[in-house]
Amino acid sequence: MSTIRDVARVAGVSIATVSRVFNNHTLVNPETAGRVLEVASQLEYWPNGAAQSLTTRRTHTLGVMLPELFGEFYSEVIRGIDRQSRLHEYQILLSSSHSNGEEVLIAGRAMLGRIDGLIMMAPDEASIETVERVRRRVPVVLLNPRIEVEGCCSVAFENFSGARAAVAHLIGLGHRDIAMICGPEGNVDAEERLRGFRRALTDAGLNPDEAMVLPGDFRESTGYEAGAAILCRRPRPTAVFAANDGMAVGLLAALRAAGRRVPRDIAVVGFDDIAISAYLNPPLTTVSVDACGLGQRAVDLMMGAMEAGAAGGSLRQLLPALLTVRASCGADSAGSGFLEEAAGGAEPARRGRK
Amino acid sequence: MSTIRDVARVAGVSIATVSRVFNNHTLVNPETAGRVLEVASQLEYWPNGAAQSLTTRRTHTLGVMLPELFGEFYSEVIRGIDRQSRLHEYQILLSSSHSNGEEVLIAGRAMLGRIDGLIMMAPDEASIETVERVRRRVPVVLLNPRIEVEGCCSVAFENFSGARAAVAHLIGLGHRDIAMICGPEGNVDAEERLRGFRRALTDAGLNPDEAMVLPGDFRESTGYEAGAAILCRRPRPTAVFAANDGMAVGLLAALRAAGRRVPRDIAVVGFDDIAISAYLNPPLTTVSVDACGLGQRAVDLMMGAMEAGAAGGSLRQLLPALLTVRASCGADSAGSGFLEEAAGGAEPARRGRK
DNA sequence: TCCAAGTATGAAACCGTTTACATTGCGAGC
DNA sequence: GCTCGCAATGTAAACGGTTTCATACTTGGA
Repeated sequence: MSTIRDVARVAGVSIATVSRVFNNHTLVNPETAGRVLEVASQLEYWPNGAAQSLTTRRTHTLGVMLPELFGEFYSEVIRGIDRQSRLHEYQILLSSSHSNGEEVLIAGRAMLGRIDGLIMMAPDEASIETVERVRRRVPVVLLNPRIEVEGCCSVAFENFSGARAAVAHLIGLGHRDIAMICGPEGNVDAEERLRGFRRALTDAGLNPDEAMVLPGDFRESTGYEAGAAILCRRPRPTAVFAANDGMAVGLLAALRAAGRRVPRDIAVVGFDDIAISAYLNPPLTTVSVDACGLGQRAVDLMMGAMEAGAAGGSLRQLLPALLTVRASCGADSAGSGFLEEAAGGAEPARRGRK
Repeated sequence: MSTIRDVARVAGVSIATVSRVFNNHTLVNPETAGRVLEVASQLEYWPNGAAQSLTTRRTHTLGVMLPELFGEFYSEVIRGIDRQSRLHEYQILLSSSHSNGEEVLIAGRAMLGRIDGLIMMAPDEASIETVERVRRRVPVVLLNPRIEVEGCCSVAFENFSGARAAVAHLIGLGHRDIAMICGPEGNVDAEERLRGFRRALTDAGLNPDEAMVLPGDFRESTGYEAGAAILCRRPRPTAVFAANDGMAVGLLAALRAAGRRVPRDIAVVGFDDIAISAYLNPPLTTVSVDACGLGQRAVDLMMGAMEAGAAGGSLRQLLPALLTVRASCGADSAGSGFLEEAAGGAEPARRGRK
């Protein structure tokens, strides 16, 4: 593996000149530059990243910490981050699936000195210490933060208002007994969606019944289980709001297995609008969020924060979470559960994907 | 930001001692070690990663290059890699969505010197140059490689035999006119699955009809479009093999929209067995692959290769792709399309997820 | 009493870059 | 013919660690 010294020796110049050639400094004779490049390619020389980071104090790398990697939502967030950082010629150092604050701290330490900034989704309190620690060295951008941290930018979805709109929609359709399948405990998104659910009920003068709030963990299987539980509840709910689409899929399967028709017997609304939602039977009414866009926006904020240096303010951005009405809530269908618009031959309505 | 020198000065020792304390060398007086750690935590000292990499020539980082990040399959692969590398205390440097060989090369260069090994899914020929180049410096593990590269380990799914088994199953059920929806051009997985499809037909003495091979790109929308096309084909196919589950979902929606029943009118088989497949209506017969396991296995191979150093052989591993029969192919259902086993109250059969 | 072996620590070289500063050579202006 | 300024390049000091080798101090056995 050849170093800058090898190139310098063979090309008959000093290492400073080689460095200048590779960094596009103008004050080098074109002829010399040509020779250096020639030798470099011959020797397959490529600057050592670690050495560069050491002197320049820039790594051209962004740290990304997510609580979990399971499911389409997170993968879309990463996709957005990846795409946008490539644009700015940044690499991404990924770390996820931390079950507790201790692990987050360790992961954070391991990243220190290898990243120019950290994009972090920290749905639980335990991660705050890590955020504070990292923040003293490099800018941090938070995704859907539970608590805003002084000096950190953040991007979040309007989880609360999205959920509230979804449930309000159900109420508008005449539903009064509405159940909810929650996300994992301690997850901010999940909590905000639950809060939106409750608020929509009280807004309408209804009394939130805790027996109507079922546990879940964002996976299909818990949606399925909740479906069985819902059918035993008295009064039996006429509508269900699932905290994400994955659980809605499980729920639909459970209802079908029990011979119930959606939306005729029970209306269903999900959250996230993952790719398949439009293709379900019936097509799922859900709250659309642009997970990929969340990632992109985070990178943009990061670029701004890095530019600003320590003076970087704490910009807060909110991304919309908009209700997308399809058939599963009963609003645009007579209750057959069949794809109305598609019957005409067109593709089902779906949100635009960038 | 404090350095090793700051700690040494405050603790009244040399930098060598501080380094020894942090690297758990035994030959340091416990009392001294305690003082050093005390000072270090006070000063919030943490070793600089770049400097460490420079001297030790180890980065404790694995590069991961994927062609794409879209869809559950890739996200599961990353999840597997992430989990297993955490186990070995490695970080992962992620890069994806390269549209051509040039971009792959650039990404590869950017990683050089920052990684101890590279896990790469290189579905097209253009990436081979990058593989060769990187391989001269650090071990490379290939995922589902098109061509085996001398000196590289690889892990792959039995795409070919999985597809062949799926189609053979359809033939066994009496289907003769079977269509296939392909994956993106240039994608090895897609090509292997197509090859398996053709082989199953010829195995059964059937003549593969090119008009039955429809284009697709692994996304739901192309499955939907293919559905419309299939209904116009003469002879009309009685079964369809989709190269992945996402397209199968789109196909199911298209068939439903056209009033066809699955599996009674048309049987459908997918590939991948993503989380929702068991919960579809009807539950999707598909070929199960453990994408997460693929990632894990790749990391294990990498650890072996790094251990072995330059002497590392070229281990080849094949992971099974097994047919999981559910209702959509008509084999375990009278054709109602309803969830048989779940009607009894149990959760639908699904592959085990680790 | 002396030496060998061991333990704890320090000094300094090195890893591969970037960059501030020094040096050289040369043409222009006086 | 000098000096000045500039272009092109070289020298050497960082950057923040690890590690080899040397050194000082104990300790124990002959």
